[in-house]
Amino acid sequence: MTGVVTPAPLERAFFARPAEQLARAMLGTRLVSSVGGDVAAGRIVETEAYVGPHDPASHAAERIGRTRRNGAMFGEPGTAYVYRLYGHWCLNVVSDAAGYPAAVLVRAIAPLSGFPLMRARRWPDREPGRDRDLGRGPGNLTRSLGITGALDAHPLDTPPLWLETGPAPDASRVAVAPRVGVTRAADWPLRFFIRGDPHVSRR
DNA sequence: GAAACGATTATCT
DNA sequence: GATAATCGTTTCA
Repeated sequence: MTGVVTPAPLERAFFARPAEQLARAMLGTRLVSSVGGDVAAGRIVETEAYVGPHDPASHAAERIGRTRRNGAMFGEPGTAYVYRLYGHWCLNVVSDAAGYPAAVLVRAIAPLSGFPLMRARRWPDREPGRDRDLGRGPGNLTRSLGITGALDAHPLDTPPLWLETGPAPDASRVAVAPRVGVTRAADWPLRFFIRGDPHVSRR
């Protein structure tokens, strides 16, 4: 039996490394939510790294420093940084070391379980759309999983939101590209995604 | 207090 | 592809 990975919670040491490395390592892992009591989960297929104070695109860039919003980025690796953007929630996983602001933005997941629940959260006021759109984009996946600012600074080895091991993508399938939507450091290649996966966001 | 600013998304053409 | 809607945080007066 090869290729089968029994899901297990990711340990804190997994997150204690530079964001650029963590962003790549998080591809293929499982993001599980039990928000509201029922479980929904997806496989991470797209991430972006915000690597530290020297990263001008980071919310914790040197010129900004620590603020009310970005405080969670200075916390322990393996905790969540959740913030609001254009009316949507975005989920980051804090990386590196406590006190050093760096994080990985989860941009897309491939839904694995809890489909009815995710559809209901994603399209509460209309007929459900395509399942491929449940986890496509940072604002969409948080909506489908019920992730809100209440989970800011939440440790990601504990309900109602945690990460588990999952099958790593073949190295030849991992693509690297500039980050989406950033205006500063627009050419830094810190976006990682599984090439060809239909759940990866566009631009 | 007021205004500008996004690590976005949906809905057009 | 272009544009409107989105809303808390941040910044400035």
